[in-house]
Amino acid sequence: MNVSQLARRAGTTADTVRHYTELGLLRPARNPANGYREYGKGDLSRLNFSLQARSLGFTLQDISALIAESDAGHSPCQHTRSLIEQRLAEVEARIAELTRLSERMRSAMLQWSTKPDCAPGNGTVCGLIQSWEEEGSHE
Amino acid sequence: MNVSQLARRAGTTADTVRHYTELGLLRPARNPANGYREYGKGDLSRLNFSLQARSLGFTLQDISALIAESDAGHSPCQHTRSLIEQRLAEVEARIAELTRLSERMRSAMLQWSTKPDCAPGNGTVCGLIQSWEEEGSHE
DNA sequence: CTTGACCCAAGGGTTACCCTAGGGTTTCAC
DNA sequence: GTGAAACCCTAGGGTAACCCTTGGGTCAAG
Repeated sequence: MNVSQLARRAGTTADTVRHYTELGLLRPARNPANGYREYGKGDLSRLNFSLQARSLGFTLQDISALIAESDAGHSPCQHTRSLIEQRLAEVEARIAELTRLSERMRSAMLQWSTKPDCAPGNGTVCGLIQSWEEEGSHE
Repeated sequence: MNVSQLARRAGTTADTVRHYTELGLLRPARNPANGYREYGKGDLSRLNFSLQARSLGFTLQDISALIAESDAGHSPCQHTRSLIEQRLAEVEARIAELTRLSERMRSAMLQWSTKPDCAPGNGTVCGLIQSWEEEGSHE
């Protein structure tokens, strides 16, 4: 299989296949005649694994480590369990952060809805943004 | 004011000040003697504006556009109102995406909690990840 | 024999910085 | 007046996971 054939079988793009190959997640042979990458069954399996793992929030580095462990003859499952806990904590932290941001944005929009546009030219850029104060920031 | 003094007054880092300067958000004069950047009051005001806007979810490109509008003698407020709506929509889309991800992760962890670690060496990388199926994916 | 679909490598682009290297400058103490 | 600390400069690489372009080479069909 070459790049595009592998990509089609796994439901992804040729660019992604090349990217994963550069990172070492896939190890094609090379056709000596033309330099084309030649993938085998093991590559299809690793690619499917990688895409599944990505959809579960693992990073490509995580995936690389898990493949390396498996290649070394160890079961990666324990590592998998601990990594997903870490990644879940990170995702939840990110959600919390974005949720706080969206609340600040809504609060600003509400405050601004009763204010007129500022006039340009004084020492300020946008009166709306500069006049905004976080509610409860002055406890 | 030089880089660090401006950064301290605005509560940010010298690196950020240099970065914003390269993007054109700040326009220091140069000390001809040594090439140091020399910032004035207008820069402090623009920097405070920029940091405030960033904390409200505007991108540096947005901020650049708003400053340009203000410099051109137009009130940027109308643009500000429409940009924050866009950015809020994006933030909420991202939250929704991450929420779906976190649910997939939790669901996988739950499934895995009753499964043993896989043995290494067969054609698979990690049996946990490869055996995972999204609930409801087979409607 | 050409057209179109494919392949290659190398590099830049995305976001908003952070960090390093390899310099020059200023300022303070001694 | 000199040595060190603390500052300044530019140019570049790094972050995550690709996407896209450039400038080529290859291959099957008509």
